[in-house]
Amino acid sequence: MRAGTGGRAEDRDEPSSSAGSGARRGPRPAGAATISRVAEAAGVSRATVSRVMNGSTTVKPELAARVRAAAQALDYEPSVAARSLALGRTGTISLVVPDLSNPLFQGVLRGLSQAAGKAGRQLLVAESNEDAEEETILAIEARRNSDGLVLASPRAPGERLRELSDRLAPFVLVYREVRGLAAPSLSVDNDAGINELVAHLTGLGHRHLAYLSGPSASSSHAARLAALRAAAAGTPGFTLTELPCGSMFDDGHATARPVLECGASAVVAFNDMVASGALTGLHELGVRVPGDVSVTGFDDIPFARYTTPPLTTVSIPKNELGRQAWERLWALMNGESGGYNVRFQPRLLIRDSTGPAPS
Amino acid sequence: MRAGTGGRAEDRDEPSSSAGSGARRGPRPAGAATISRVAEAAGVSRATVSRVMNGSTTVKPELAARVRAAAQALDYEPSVAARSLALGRTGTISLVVPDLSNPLFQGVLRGLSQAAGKAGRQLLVAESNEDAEEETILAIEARRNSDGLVLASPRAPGERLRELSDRLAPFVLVYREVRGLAAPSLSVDNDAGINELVAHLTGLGHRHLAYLSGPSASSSHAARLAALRAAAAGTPGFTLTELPCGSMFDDGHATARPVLECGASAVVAFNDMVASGALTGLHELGVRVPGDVSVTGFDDIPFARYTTPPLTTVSIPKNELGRQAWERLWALMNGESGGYNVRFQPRLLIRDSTGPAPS
DNA sequence: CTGAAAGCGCTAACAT
DNA sequence: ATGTTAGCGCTTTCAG
Repeated sequence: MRAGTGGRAEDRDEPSSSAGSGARRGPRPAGAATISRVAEAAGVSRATVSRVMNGSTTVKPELAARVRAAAQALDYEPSVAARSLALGRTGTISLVVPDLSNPLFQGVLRGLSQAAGKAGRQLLVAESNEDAEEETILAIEARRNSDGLVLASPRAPGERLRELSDRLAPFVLVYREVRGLAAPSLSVDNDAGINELVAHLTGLGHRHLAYLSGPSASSSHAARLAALRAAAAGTPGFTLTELPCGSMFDDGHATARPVLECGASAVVAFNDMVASGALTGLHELGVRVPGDVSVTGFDDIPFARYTTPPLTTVSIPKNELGRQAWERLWALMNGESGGYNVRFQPRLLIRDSTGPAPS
Repeated sequence: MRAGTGGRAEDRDEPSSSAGSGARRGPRPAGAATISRVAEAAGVSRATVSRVMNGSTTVKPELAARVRAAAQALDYEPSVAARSLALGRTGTISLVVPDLSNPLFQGVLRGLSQAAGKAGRQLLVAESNEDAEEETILAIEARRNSDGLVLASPRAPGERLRELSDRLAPFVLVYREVRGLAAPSLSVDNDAGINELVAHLTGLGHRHLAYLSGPSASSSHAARLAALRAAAAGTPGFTLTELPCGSMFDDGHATARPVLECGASAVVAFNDMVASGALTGLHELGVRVPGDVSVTGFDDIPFARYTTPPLTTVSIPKNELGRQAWERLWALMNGESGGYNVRFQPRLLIRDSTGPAPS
């Protein structure tokens, strides 16, 4: 217990300057001007104000000017909600990704944001935290708040996506293809990428590769692993060691020792983050790259050029995926067909983390 | 000119399977069930349906069940637009950042997205591409589509922000403080960070620092530079060389030679990206780090631990900024005061890119 | 070229 | 506990 006066203004523990300044709720200022008020002020009907605000050319210039003046004077801003309700569309599209910290998804986010922004559309973003069920819930939710959806959903079962197809349309899928899904998909040819990588490595004399596995639920991982196995099976005298790993720097870092112990002369990492982690781990273990072992990544994230040594990796068009996703979605929203699926062909970027197999 | 039959179905150049599947426009399916239809089907009034959908407990369980069944059967999904209009709020908040490829903003995006998501709010994201005027336009636009705004606006003049304050409220500012602005701000104490860095470096015997400047319009750059100058001025025998640089990898990379030529024994980079670029550039020039020159970054981006050598840097709570921004915004949206501004105190992370000054 | 009027689909008093 | 009745603010036929 504390004796004393108490209850002075200062005791309320709030800075006086900002008190009450945030009292506004909702999308519009409390006493915001409505179209009616503007119409009244300008001495015209609401319809006319609406016409002017939407740039209809059929309004007499003089009236239009009066309306604009009134709107200006009243700080009029049309209500987005009312507009959406009347128009039946929101002017917003949405993107759902599993993980915002992954450069892959940051890339499409960026591409999509810019393309949609240029078209005057707002972008809603939701992150599912790699949870397959959450992905679909969020997708539905996001879609309800927008006119169309771009979905990066590496975890959700294809079957589930097919069920939801109606509720999600119009939508486009990125980084993934789902058979029988009535939505266009923009993906990456993992097979081709892996094959280029393998060809590069075998060309350098490597016969024993270690694969640093991605998350088991990831569809990219599945595709890359399958391609690797196929390549291994097709090449006599070729050994493939699969090492459990993950998708983050730390996962790669932690897998350096197993790599060393398995005796592989080259490691194919699930992605660039894993690869750089491995690079660091190997370095700490006194292993020279590419002298003792070669290392490759996948994705070509911005950092890949700045690892030591710079990382040989497979480049995929991350931003471009976002841009094209917008175009597809836009077509769909206009009732056009979604067009053919496209599978981007990755490009092998040979830098300094790969070299001849040690004899 | 080409002779032949022409005009066959295949010539329309569209995959038949997806034709017409994207014909849906707007936020709701074409013939979507409305609350009225559900009410009719369940034999109750719309008010009752509304009550059930919003979890009002004052509905007789039996009726509630009937309503839910009807809703289910009709695939009823409430119209977000209609709800927003009636309620006066959208259930969405927005974030405006200058650059989505910057890890700093990716951090707040992530923190904000998760916090808002947990609270069942949608998140609108807009990127201004580092354009000061665009920043404010986008902010207004984003705010109109949501109930509140988080603004990372390193470029826009403080005066402009003060003018706009009413139209943007409720909003919170991140990575920046603006005097006299009636909005809470969450920022980083650049001064303190620089001072720790300088103390660390001078403790190691460095007397000549090179600063790799950030973008001149950046408020973080301004703060860091000012702190550095103050430190230099306060230390006899201390030299500070300011090298124009930028904020990206390549900028740092390109500044390696000037660094070498200026004769500094330590370089303080505007941020981690610049620092890693410099690291690589220096390495290419045969300069040893930290043997010949020490290098420091700022921000502690995920990659900083994995540069060679691992980067000594100043860590700032990027995700935390996003999380707390949500809390502030939430308070504001509930008519509470915005509370006191907070300035996060960064933490010096000493890794291996700094060492004793060469004698 | 402009105005009147009928919604868009939902919520929230206010009755009952 | 449930139904009735007004709107929320804008767009859009339809007349004139």
